[in-house]
Amino acid sequence: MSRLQPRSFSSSVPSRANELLSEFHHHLGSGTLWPELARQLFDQMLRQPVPVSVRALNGLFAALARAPPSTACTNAPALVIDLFNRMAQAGRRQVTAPTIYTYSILIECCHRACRPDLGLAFFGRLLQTGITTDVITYSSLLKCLCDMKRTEEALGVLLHRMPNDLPNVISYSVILKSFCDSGRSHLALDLLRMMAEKGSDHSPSVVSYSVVIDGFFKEGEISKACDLFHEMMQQGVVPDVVMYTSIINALCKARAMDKAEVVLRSMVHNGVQLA
DNA sequence: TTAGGGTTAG
Repeated sequence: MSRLQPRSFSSSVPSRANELLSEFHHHLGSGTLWPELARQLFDQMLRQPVPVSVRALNGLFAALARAPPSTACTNAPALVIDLFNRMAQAGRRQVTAPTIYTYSILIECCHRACRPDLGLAFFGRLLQTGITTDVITYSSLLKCLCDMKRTEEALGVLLHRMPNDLPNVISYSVILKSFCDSGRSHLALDLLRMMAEKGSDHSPSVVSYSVVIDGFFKEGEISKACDLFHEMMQQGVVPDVVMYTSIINALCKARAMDKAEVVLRSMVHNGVQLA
């Protein structure tokens, strides 16, 4: 027998924890992952002497975070929160240690499961661990604050609490959307102006403009929306298919068919970037 | 491996 054989044999045999992980994914994919089954498989996974890699664990959580509601599992993001708590309660037993990715997925799940309060609590716990935060985790935190109608506070976090240079155009768009969703598109416009002044990484993107333009339309501020659209193009930001769809739809609803036709023709004439 | 915008039919 080759001396290499035992080694290659052992590395080719999946650990019991990995087998359970595969089973988990299988049930998720075939729509048979009832929460009780998920908890059983996960608890069994935690009891294995060889834990799964943190990357595999994050992959599992990320898949659950994205899972649409099904008969078996109506709220997969809530299940992620549950499973994370079980892992945390496993105490000193050797289990997979969470990383910034784990926390990022977890806090996003709090937002999706309509438990923004838990998102804030988990973020506090993340800070205590000493793990370095990143801009993506902050985006989910900002969403949780906005869910709780604390948009101004979220803006304060973005402007004053986030480490220097961490905020980017996506962080801002979370706040822009929240102002618009609460009927305060004028505040979103102020913020958009601030972004433009800051420049570089913070310069408004087609998404930033799209959020505020759509906000104005939804508030019935047709001319403000159109003005901003023209201003955007003067700035050299190119509209994409999402923005055209939003504008044409809004103009039609506002019975401004002539304007809608102008926008449609310019879209056809100039070509359109797919989002 | 973790994040932002729109619409659609029947």
